[in-house]
Amino acid sequence: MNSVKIKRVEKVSPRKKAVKPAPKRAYHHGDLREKLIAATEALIRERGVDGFSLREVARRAGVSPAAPAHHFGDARGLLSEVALLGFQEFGDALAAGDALGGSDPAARLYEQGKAYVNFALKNPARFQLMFSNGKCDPAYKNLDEISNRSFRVLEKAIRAAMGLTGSDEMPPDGYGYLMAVWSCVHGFAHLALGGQFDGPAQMRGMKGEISKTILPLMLAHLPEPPAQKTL
Amino acid sequence: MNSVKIKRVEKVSPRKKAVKPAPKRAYHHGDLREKLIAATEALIRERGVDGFSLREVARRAGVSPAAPAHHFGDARGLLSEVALLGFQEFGDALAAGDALGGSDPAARLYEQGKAYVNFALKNPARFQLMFSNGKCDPAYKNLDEISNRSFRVLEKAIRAAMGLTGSDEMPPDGYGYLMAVWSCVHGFAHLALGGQFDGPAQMRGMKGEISKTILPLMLAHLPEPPAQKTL
DNA sequence: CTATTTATCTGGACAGTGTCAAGATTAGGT
DNA sequence: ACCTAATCTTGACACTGTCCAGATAAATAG
Repeated sequence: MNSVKIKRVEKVSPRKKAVKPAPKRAYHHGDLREKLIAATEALIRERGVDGFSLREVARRAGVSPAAPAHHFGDARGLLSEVALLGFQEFGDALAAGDALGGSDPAARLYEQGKAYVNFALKNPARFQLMFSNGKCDPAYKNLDEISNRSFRVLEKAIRAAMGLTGSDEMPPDGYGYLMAVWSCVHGFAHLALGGQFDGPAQMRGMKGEISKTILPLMLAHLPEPPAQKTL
Repeated sequence: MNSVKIKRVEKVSPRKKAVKPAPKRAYHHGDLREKLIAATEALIRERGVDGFSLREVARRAGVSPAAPAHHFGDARGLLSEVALLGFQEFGDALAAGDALGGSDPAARLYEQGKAYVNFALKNPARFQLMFSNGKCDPAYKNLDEISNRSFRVLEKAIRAAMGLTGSDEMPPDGYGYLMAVWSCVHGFAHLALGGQFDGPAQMRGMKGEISKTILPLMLAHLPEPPAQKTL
């Protein structure tokens, strides 16, 4: 049925036919796959994740409604691919932030947090798609692997912050702290995108200032391994 | 195929209709509104928020697809009402947690956080609906007011934690801290519901243990006004 | 260079969706 | 008892995602 051929064929335009760059729009037009992805990203940017429609995407790509099925299995397949690409950029953004932090573990986490929120605020639809339930197929191609890559960037910085070297096991407290930091950053992004911070006027001005208020507040008690065993 | 006509052969209603609790199934059956709400809650619990369908709800209530429109305007109206009721329970749960904390501000926030996450984990679909974008009409009846009620429960505890009395203005730092706490708790709930903590085995065991790890971690530096201006 | 296989894409169909307008039915107030 | 307003049905319309049989083009043989 929908056996989506996941053939790993590298047919990514090494060369192009010298002629005919334009007018023939009949049947195969070569870059449908990319065009569909671009159309999807544009569509959800305009109308939100729920405003997505396979047919509308096909329409924008100038193609029949059944065409996308040959590239991605079904609608969820297309959305999963878009999410995957999102996670790719997302992971890169986190890694770039991490690099900005230099050798100071706290700074690394700080910059990663900034990058996390910035990505979400600048790509609302994509971010919501990436962390949505049900819209993507969790078993899609290497979605799981790519999204885990982002996670590992954070994990690595946490490990550094806790003074762990290469191969020691992460202690439970470490994961607890990881979850705390992740939760806070992610929650901020999610609430901000949901317009939940638009009520009190004093909050509104703070949305762009996460770097100056929330993050330091979170990271204030970071560097030392949280082994205080409070309560 | 399965166009199962839900014919109501129950036309036994004989003569006397004096008693009100006697349910007759023809046309007006009195409690359609409540039945639609209940059906919606059950449906999204079973199939997730995206699995919602107005027609399916109508079907379950034994009523025509156009019937709900007379009670709630459209599909979003029904979902908004369900979200509103969710926020009602939610606010109560937060308030109950707050009360559990007694007179200790830190304990109040701690219990509220526990209540927040517990509500989300026990009512995943409802929680996701409440904090979804686009599924509800933000201008619905008093949705805004009710949801703000929950917010005010948190705000009050934050104020207490910062030693503010009745009518003083909340300082910007206060809102910053409120957002931090809210973000962390909310983010945890959202990530947990998204299955994001199901990767590393050491995390999985922690989902139920937020009360023992994450929350204290967040609240460790709570009581004093966060004016340290770090970094 | 021709023939055949394989990858793409179309067109039409089907079941499902939300919503609207017109009409049937009933409840309630005067 | 009438009349009005609320409630619900019926049928329609424009959508949606997905499947199927075929058309078309490109790739790969032979």
